[in-house]
Amino acid sequence: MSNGSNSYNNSVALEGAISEVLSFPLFKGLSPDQIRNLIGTGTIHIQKHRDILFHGGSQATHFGIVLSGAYKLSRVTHLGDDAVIHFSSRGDVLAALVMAQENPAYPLTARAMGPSRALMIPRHTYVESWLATPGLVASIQGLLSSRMGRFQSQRVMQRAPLTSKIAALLLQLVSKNEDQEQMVISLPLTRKEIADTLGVAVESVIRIMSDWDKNGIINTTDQEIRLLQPERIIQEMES
Amino acid sequence: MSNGSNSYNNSVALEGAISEVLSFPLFKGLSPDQIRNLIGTGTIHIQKHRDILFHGGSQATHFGIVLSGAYKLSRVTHLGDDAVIHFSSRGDVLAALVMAQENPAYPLTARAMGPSRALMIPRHTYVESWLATPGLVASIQGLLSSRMGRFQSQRVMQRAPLTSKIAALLLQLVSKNEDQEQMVISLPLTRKEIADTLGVAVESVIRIMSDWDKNGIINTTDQEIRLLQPERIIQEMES
DNA sequence: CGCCTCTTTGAGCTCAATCAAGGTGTGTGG
DNA sequence: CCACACACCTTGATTGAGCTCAAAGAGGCG
Repeated sequence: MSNGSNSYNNSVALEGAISEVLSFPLFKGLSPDQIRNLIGTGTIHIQKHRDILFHGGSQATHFGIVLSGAYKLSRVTHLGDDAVIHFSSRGDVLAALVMAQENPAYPLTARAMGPSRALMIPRHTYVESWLATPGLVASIQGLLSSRMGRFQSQRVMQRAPLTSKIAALLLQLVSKNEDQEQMVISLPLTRKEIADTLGVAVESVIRIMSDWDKNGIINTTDQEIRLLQPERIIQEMES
Repeated sequence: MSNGSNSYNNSVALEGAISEVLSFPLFKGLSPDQIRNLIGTGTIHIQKHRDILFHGGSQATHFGIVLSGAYKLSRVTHLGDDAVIHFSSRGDVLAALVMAQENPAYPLTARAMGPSRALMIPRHTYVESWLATPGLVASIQGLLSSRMGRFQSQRVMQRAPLTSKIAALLLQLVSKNEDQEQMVISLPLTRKEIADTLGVAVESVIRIMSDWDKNGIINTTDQEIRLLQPERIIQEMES
């Protein structure tokens, strides 16, 4: 798949992966045996911050399931900076859509954000087994549907002031969280990445978020962003 | 589905639809009998300019296939203007992704651009028959994949000057064309719709496109946009 | 004939981009 | 262990692309 990544193809580790994966909503309604068949040919990739899982443009031989950590999916613009398309975390599928094509290439580059693990499964397994399992296809389409929905809400915000866009993005990211109570985005998310996601300049993002930080509306560390006063963020979004 | 739309549920018309639909890439590799089963319970909607096929937020009881004409998929922003997400033309599927969900709502509003016809098929047909036909699922994922790709290229252009964005959009739209030779976008596409697609002000689009029009780089009528000097458009995109 | 949507042009203004310059933390290799 | 590179963060000053507002014309439709 990629250059500097540690790949294990170890049956013990893989057994571990199966037990991890059992609880994913993706596989809801499937028996452990079915799941074993669906991921049996996969390999586990253990990566550290900024490691590349696959490179946009290269031949798409595998698709992936995020086991832990997170991946940033991005493309390079003609100016050389990144355009971030999506953040994938635990339970998300990667590059599934292109698997159905004849001789696919990865449309995006996937890069680990902090230490992350992904299960990479060869394309033929997708074509032969995944596509033939209606419940699974429905789950994948559900994931894609929510990803599409997120795209669309961002498009709707395009005319809004930058403050609203950032607020909307933060709220979108917390809503992906598993524990809905906590207003926390548990991603090592830099201001630059936020800027690249929104397609704006870093400085502009910094000016707004550092201000929020100072005013105790949010709290940012290297590991997470905590919304201390979500009401104010919602207010900012709507203004 | 919707208020002011003429709906026919006429078996003769439907037979006609089947013959129309046979040639769609979507159904490649399926027998006429299979196709008949897959769309048998559908109804044909004949619509005129600006008619609504389905309304964003309402219950998604059917999904659609565009038979002729085109549909604009959009959402309303908090300011009241439209954000256009996609243009669907002949052979495209509508609202397929949400069908896999439990109790789905249409995420977008679909509005006819010029006289258009769509085949609307009930959700249960999707869940029971479409999802269980691997080749068909692969085709749908292929369509979605190219739609996603288009999204992503737009995201990549976000930091570019407006001139480049418009150029890129025009080139994207010609590339959907069936006859690749002709540099023509055969959609009744207004400047306002282009602005709503890019999330910018109408006036800005007008200033740029009218200039191109005057300089013979493009030629716009109510029915189509013709790229007279595609090289110049490509140049504009890259600048 | 009046309503509605789209197009056009001009003038002024503003938000965010750009440029510049310095600060911090982490990893890397000599 | 130090020095250097690299990536990110910060702040200020300046500028300009595109927005807003305004006002008017042109076609299409009921």
